[in-house]
Amino acid sequence: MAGNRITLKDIAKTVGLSMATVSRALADHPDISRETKERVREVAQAMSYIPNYRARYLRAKHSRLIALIVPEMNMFFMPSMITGINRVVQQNDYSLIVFQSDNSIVQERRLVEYCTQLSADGVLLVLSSETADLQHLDILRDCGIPVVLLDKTIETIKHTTITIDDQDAGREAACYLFEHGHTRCLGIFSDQRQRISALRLKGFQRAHAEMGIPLAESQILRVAMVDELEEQLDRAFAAHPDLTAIFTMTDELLVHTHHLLSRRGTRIPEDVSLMAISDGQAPTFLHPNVTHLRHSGVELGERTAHILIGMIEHNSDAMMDVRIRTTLVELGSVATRSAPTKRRAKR
Amino acid sequence: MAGNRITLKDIAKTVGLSMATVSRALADHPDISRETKERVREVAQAMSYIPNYRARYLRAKHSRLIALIVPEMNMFFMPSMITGINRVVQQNDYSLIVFQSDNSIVQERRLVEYCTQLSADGVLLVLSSETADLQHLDILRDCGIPVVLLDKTIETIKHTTITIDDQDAGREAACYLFEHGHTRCLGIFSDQRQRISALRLKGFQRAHAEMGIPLAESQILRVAMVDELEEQLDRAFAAHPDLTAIFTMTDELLVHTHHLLSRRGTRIPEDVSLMAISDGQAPTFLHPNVTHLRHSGVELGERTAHILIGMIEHNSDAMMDVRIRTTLVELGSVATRSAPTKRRAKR
DNA sequence: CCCACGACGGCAATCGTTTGCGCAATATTT
DNA sequence: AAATATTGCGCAAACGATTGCCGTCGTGGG
Repeated sequence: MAGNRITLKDIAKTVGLSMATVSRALADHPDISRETKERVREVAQAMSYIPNYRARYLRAKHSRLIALIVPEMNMFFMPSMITGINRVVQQNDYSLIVFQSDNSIVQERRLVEYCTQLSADGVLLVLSSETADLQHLDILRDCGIPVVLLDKTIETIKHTTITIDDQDAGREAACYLFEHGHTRCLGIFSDQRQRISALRLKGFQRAHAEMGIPLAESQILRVAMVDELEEQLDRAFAAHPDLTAIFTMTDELLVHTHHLLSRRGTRIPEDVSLMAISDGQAPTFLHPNVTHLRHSGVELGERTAHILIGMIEHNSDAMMDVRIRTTLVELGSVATRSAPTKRRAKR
Repeated sequence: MAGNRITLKDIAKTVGLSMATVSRALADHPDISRETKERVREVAQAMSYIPNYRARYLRAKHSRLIALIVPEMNMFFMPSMITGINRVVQQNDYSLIVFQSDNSIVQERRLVEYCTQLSADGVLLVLSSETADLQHLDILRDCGIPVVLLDKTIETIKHTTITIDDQDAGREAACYLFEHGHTRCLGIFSDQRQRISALRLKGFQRAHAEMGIPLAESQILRVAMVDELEEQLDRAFAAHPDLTAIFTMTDELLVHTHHLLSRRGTRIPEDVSLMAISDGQAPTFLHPNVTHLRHSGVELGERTAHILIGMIEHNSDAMMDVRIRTTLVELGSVATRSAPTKRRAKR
């Protein structure tokens, strides 16, 4: 059990040198002769020596640990984002330590504090939906630990933030639908307290305003829980028989909407066109494949990790606000309507 | 930057006590008087003292770190599994540190070694698809670090293993289809080098054998890359016009199969019934909802974490082999065929 | 022959905490 | 009042590695 590990001292004893020399030999220090180094290395190998990182980093001021706090592990975005983060983190010889706040501000606070205790070198934070201010991050400042907020965030001028260009994505989606002759569109959004929702909606509204296309309040669905979706969708269909297109702001809303449409027998894109903001996975296994504005979770993760590591290693606390643009991926879910005002009965 | 943290020494100086006393006071040691404890706590609070875990755990033989190595972050199973693991890990005051081997045995080996350097208290390992033997885990043994293999694994008598009862699930699926009158079924499996695939297939075959229902080799699809699926599916349909049901062994295969069926206009369940092994997410957003044998990723994660923590804390190295049973969830994707031998043209 | 210098390697302090032991001062028992 | 127990706290040694500083050779030049 107690698998007592070999230490520098053991090696020193075996080769008949001091710990200092052994340490330097293994670190390839110029003060040590070639032969000594080789001898030490052989012995260390033979005794399968494993340096103790805790001891090593006790003196060093850093830990090579990067913490990631996410509100939850949903299947749609987190996996790819974590993949991206992990790749960069591992490439730079850091380790990623993952926490889940379960969308609770209390948990989030606790975890942030825990990061300081671990002396994480940096923190990546996807805010919980309950988080309304950023005071609990001050403790990280005090400890000199850089933070980067990503994806889900709130307005801040004090922290580096990396997000999708949400507003632009909302606008682009609407414009794309307009270009294909859809003037009566339904926009499905989630909890408005989240900045990501507010911005995507804002873009969607802007596009309508810019093009002079009317947008009734009832064309906007705000879905906090997915089980509300069905009822809201039914009401929207009833209120707008001339509906020709639906836009969903996330993958989760997309798959549920798609499912409900299939269930009610609505054909895509013959009866209703469908469009989404997505990281590109869900759209390819739905039928038909869904046209979407793609934001790569992997890319977001990679860029974020790069920026954080840059902050760590250059001790820079310059504040940045990076917005990643989405790219349009045209698949088969949006039909072209010849006359913009042509009316069609549903189904 | 260097946010030099407050240490015990600072507090000791401030309250005019020794570090030892301060340490004990904060640890609520019985040797220290109530008043002293309170005074110390106040000062510590005021100076916003944060204990240094690296120093603390340098003496302790443990780190309260649990490492999880996964081959990749796919969207179907990992998120829920990690959620489960994380829950239990955090409840027990451990931290979860996540690594990704990218399905490479070289990476896996490197990461396992890295776990020893970090002095992780325990390791959770989902084997990469390249892993054929478990020698690289010996180093963990040597360091007295317990390991639990989960989900994807290979045959072993030396390590604790927690998996879905794969063979049983394959068998149950087939039986369920038989009970509903389907005697010509297609089974879609993934890479046969993985034990999980081999076992699910074995169960599927057993069920046929037990019921005396013939199973042609061409009824079994082995899909290593999902882009092979379409062609294989077409061939199977051509070879078996009397096909009435399809079984997929994973979520990923399920969603792709579902998509391909939709594309070729095959109606579910009117033309072909569909059934899967799944953690229950994908089946609910496909249309119609897919009947499946459910294995909860969260539960798998939770049980695994519990077992590992048990091993850590009781220093037990008893070998276990836990198989989690799946439960049948009947949704709308399997139709009942009246006469078991009734033939139907496809479509 | 003496000194300087380079090559090599050891001493000991240090990182921040914990903890066995010892030592006073006070409280309790005879 | 003497002996003993109890309380409250400090000393110093760990944990394992790193590193500034210094000592000791041997060698070559003056």
